[in-house]
Amino acid sequence: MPNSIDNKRRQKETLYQFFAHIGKALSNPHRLELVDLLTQAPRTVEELAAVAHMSIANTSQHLQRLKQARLVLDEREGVYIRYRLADDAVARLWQELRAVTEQQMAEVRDALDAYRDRRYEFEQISMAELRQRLQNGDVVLIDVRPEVEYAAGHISGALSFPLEDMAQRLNSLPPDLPVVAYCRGPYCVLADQALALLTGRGRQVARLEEGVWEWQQAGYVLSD
Amino acid sequence: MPNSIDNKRRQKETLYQFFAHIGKALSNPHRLELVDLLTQAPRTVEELAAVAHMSIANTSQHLQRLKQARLVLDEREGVYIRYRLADDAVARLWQELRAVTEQQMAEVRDALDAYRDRRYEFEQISMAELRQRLQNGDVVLIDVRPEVEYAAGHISGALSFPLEDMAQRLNSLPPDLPVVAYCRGPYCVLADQALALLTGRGRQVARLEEGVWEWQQAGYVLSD
DNA sequence: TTAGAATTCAAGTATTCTATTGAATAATGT
DNA sequence: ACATTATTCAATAGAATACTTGAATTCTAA
Repeated sequence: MPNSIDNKRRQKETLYQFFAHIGKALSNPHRLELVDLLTQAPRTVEELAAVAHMSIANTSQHLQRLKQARLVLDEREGVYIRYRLADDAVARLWQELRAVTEQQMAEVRDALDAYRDRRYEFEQISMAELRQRLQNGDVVLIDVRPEVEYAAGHISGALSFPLEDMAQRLNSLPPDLPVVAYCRGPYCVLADQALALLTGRGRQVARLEEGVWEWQQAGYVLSD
Repeated sequence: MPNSIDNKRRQKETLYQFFAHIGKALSNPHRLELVDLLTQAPRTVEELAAVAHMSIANTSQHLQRLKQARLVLDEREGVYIRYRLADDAVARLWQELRAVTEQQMAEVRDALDAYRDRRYEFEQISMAELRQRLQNGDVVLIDVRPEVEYAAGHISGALSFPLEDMAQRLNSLPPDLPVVAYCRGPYCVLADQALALLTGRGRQVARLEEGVWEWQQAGYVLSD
């Protein structure tokens, strides 16, 4: 009965279409940037549009797409609608996608070096070492992401120093101690910019390449 | 200097385009089926086309696409060209994609139940229990995938009983013992079909839902 | 009822995709 | 060198999708 065989084929096709559907949702740079931002903190459409430099209508469209693929959830909050990642599995998927991309394509390095052009000016510090030095108290750790993201969860012991208003608050940084800065992770320039500012003032600095999510994945402690 | 800001934006866009590029490579059902097949064993274009029921030209096109995204590698082998997954990270990515899809979309269950319609007729056995019973020697484990895949690596202790020529070889199965069958993993019908054949002969049977890759991920032993 | 947030709609453009051809390439065996 | 085989390339056609924008609409809170 060739019919039942055709039928089986169709069913298999159907199954694979679901997987492809998620693949499609991940096939647009803007959507990936949205996913990345949502990895840091839940946000409203307005906020996402602002941070990602997109029109609100466009942002909404892309969010709809992600929502349809069940990668994000939305929740009404008064007059706003706040989006969040549907699940930690989505963050893992995004992380695997980055890992594969980075490993497979040397061009990514180049693109990253272009984007984070001061990357190699700063010493890097590992998560393990940072944790050690935090315990010793011989280092200041600052989170330079916007306050929303800090509020949604940050490395335990980190101070919030959003890049945006860092210039005005430089004096409130504990003096003398070396400063470690972190932001969203390896694809984020905020910490680089903060460190540039600080070295200009003669501070000793280092960057933690990882972000909050990686910190938590590694089994270290967060606060919120 | 607004120019340098525009520039940064462009660079960020470039970066995210690389990720999106991999996403695109994963956005077509046929390509995903190819990836899935390559998870089991390296294969030539011809073989892949046959198993996936696609034209050779088309299969080649899709493989080019995957190759361009560096998800697969090709290697000339005499007159054939054999494709393989570029890296185990690709298998992990594929596995995360399936995990998210399955978790996020209830429809996948339905599609799977339609495709594997005899799924619930057979008892399932966990990897841990199977390993135990293999050690006790009170069960026969058969690998019902095509021989190429068995040759590329199989669960240690499994006998090769490709579904295709199973009917003729039924007698060479050790009698009396219960039979456990496995194939490519949870999205593969081969084992179900084999078990249907065996219960028809009055054998006691069970299915291992996982495939070789999952077995190995779990830290168990393979042979090749 | 009004204002603000978010979504939907319509529209247009652009792009991309798949599947197909037939020719070209590369390795093999004679 | 030649014929053979497997695969890729180039070119195409047509369909289908995708992205973005601005205007209209829905929904909520006050």
